[in-house]
Amino acid sequence: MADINDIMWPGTVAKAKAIQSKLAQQVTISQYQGEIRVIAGIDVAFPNKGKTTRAAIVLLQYPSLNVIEQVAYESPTVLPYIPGVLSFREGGVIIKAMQQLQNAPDILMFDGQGIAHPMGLGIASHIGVILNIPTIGIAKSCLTGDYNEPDTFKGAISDLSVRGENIGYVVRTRENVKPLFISPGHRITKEQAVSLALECVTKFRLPEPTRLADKLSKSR
DNA sequence: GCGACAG
DNA sequence: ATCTTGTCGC
Repeated sequence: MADINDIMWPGTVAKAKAIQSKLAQQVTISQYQGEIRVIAGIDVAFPNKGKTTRAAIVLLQYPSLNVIEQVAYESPTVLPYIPGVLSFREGGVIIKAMQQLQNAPDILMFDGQGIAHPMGLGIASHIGVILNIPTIGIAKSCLTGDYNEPDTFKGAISDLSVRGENIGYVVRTRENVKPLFISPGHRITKEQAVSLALECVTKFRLPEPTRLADKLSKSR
């Protein structure tokens, strides 16, 4: 079983990858069951020249998208950005922020990858397995995988594949803006991940949960 | 060896 | 991602 310790930096990239491969086996990609009442948007900022790590979580009612709660938690930065092991840099504060919530979200939406990751464990999957909660990865750029640029109209979509297997989608959420790379994190399908993300898009490129969390993480 | 590389 | 002010455009 995964536990909180699996988000702590083990010291080396090699050890981090060992933890990722272990947790990746616990990732479940299946149909999400039941109603969705509350969605959480999560993002992390690094103010004070990167010396501080601040996680922000915004809870929105679904499908109204009304904000019902917001929390921010910060502590000293523990690790620099290293492609592939991002979750060890941001995961700790995210877990702490999650513990501050008064309401329990049904699904978590992350600013980063789900299973569209070299080890199959982007930050959305990593946190999803540790907390055993459904998660979706919504990245602003590609980390790994092959795809064709989707058409320029809003709603245009194309497959994101790894070694020939479709593991997520490249989605245009607004006309003529860079597409988003959406993949399931845990306990949800890639189709549901995209549908839910699109249903949370209003007039901006990012879905409301992630957009508001990004804004909160950078606010002062 | 070379290029790519979430935030 | 962060450091930064005003500014062009829908």
